[in-house]
Amino acid sequence: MTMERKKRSYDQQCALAYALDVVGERWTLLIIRELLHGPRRYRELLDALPGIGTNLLAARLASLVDAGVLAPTEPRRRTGGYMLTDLGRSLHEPILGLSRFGMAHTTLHGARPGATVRASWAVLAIEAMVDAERAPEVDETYQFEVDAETFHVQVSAGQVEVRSGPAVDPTLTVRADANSFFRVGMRQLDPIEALVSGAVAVEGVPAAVTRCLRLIGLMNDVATPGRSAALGPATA
Amino acid sequence: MTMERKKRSYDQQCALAYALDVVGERWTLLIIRELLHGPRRYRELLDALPGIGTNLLAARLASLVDAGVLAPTEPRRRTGGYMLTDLGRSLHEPILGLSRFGMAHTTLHGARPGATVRASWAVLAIEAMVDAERAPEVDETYQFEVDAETFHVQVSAGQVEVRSGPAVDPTLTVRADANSFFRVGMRQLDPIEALVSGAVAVEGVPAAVTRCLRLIGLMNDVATPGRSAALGPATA
DNA sequence: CTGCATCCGCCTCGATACTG
DNA sequence: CAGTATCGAGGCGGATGCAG
Repeated sequence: MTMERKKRSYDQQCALAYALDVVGERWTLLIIRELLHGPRRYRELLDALPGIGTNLLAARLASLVDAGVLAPTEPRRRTGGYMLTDLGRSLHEPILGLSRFGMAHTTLHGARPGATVRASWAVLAIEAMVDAERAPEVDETYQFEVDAETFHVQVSAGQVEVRSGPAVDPTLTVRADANSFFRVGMRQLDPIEALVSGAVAVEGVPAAVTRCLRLIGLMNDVATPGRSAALGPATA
Repeated sequence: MTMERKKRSYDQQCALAYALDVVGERWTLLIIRELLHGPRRYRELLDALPGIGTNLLAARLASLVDAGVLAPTEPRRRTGGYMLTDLGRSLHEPILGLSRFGMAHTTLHGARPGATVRASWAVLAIEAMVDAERAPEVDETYQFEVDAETFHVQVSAGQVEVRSGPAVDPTLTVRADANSFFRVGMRQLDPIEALVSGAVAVEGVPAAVTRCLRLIGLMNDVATPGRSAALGPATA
């Protein structure tokens, strides 16, 4: 028999309150983040969320399955795990929006020094940074290799798509360790400096670098000779 | 002297985790929701958030001011309260996205029966429902009067804006009590039925009703004569 | 009266141990 | 591997106190 579990609720007839009743508790949105780019097993989720505790993960998963946000993949498979439902995938955009806020906040204030870094976060970061409005006219693909993680951004007819895995024929390949990658994203490491110091390596069509930087918002404008917005003294 | 307060953190170099470190705790996003449409006093926030507890509200406000999400308005004014900063306003879109998720979830599952209803939530609901892609060709304004709250949606050259307060010359005026309004929004009360029963009253240009319903996603398509998408048996 | 701080009971959370 | 059981610590909710 299903135990009668009382859930804490805001008890407001408000769409946001209803959403937070489902995904507002601690760890919940991070679990969904892990599932955004494919199904994951219980153990993988535990490893990706240091500090969550096994009971809490189990409780969250059960609650989210119950809410229709995610579902077990093939109950009888031993390879089974959890995947997002259509409803769960509708959280993709709000998560990207929150990520943009997180980046903006971290740009203003500092980043936590001892925080654990995972290359798989980089996909989300790029998704959040990409502004389709600034997509270049030309169709091209930028591949990123952050630690062992590989993904790419494909621009095609003004449409921008971010996918995990390698690209077929990337215009550009960007290699970086996860730490440097995030420091560039948080505007705490200038992309040009990162290139010079070797923390970030780029390979491919040189002219595409500017277009890529513009697409992900790291270059404010088409660089006018003599004054680049990306160049400047380190912010105190 | 400011007491040394330890904040619980996810400790991940991830934009989403950083965001949730700031706005992920209980009540925080609801506080920001209250401030989305103008500054509010401490007492107003307390009244708008039943169950929060005075100490927690004070702690959240201090934490958010510290994070640069909101700021006190005119410290020396007795009318002073709290308002969003630019950084705080950047949470508008993610909040709308979460609201859309909340509406979708509540559409599938039930709504909480005894939940408190406030007309001011209606503005957010309309904002979340509006899809600028479906804006009509004509420029017109739809005014909503939900309980004592009045706001309007203005369509101008394909741009859609939701503002509080009355419109100058609304094409349409929709009147409803808050409960019926939300039941329609959550797809638990058919808009046509609501009109017939009198729970929702409409006044103005009749042809604008269809365009308004399409704009806020309550009518799937341009109604073809003889078969309206909004008409149908109650979903079991 | 508003804007908080303090105290207390309870529930959630985090960590470990344990089971199929 | 995939959870369940247990327990201490801390965040939360409610009542009350207090200063401006």
